[in-house]
Amino acid sequence: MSWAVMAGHFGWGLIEEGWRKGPWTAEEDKLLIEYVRVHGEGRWNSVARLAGLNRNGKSCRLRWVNYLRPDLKKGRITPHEQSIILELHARWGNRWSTIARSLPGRTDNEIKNYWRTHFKKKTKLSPSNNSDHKAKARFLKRQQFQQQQQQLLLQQQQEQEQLQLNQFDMKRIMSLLDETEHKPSSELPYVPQLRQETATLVSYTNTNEQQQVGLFYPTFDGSASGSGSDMSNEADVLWDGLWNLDDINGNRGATSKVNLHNLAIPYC
DNA sequence: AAACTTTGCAACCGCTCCGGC
DNA sequence: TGCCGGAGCGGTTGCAAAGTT
Repeated sequence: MSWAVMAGHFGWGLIEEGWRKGPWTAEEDKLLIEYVRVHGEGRWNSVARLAGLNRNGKSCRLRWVNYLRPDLKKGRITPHEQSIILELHARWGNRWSTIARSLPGRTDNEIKNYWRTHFKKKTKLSPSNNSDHKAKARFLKRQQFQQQQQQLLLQQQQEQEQLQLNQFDMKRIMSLLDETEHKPSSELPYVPQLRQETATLVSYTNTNEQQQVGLFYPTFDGSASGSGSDMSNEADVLWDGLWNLDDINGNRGATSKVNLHNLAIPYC
């Protein structure tokens, strides 16, 4: 079914306050492309006048940025891109445009949609305190950003030190991961830096007197959880937990097996 | 085969930021 | 210094298509 037909079905394409809304037609796209070719990007509110489009500036900008831009990458998000999205979301939270800048050809809208479709399904905020959460989220985001900036240099130093410490047992951890998940490591999302500083790589002896390697890290209730080569049952639970991410700071889902991977493959 | 659910996507809305005046 | 408009951002909506029961 074409957009034009759909527009007819659902009453889209209606004109509100003089501006057309709803799905774009091929003709409108053509006009917009021609406008940008001649005038370049920006001055979106002039588009209506200069290009003969009955669309407001916001709508034109959105259409161009998310759909018409020639450098856009079409097609599905690749596993590699998914890994980057996960990693950057862990670092930046819902700052989609920031994340999008690290993925050439992908738009913030695309990444946002992808994230919500794939990783947000279990996240639910209680309706009673939803607005409070939003206000807090804004405040926390800014505070977090400022703190991140201040700590960035220090953090990078620490990461380098951590990297050197971790490299000695990287292969062991990777094989451990493969055993417990039966998944190719290339498909695994990883979220470096999250609580990396609190996870502890330990070797221990299991009930069969076999030497094991695992990670232990504190949970939010103060207890400790762990993952090792004889903990495959916990693995699924931990994976499930990853998707219960909290939108407020994007970090609360970090108590997951993903951190195992982080330790093994630091980013950057 | 029908009903239901999930995924993918385009588009809009409201808010914030920022630069010019 | 405050106002205003443009631009950008994140959240949300709603539909089609695909997948599942």
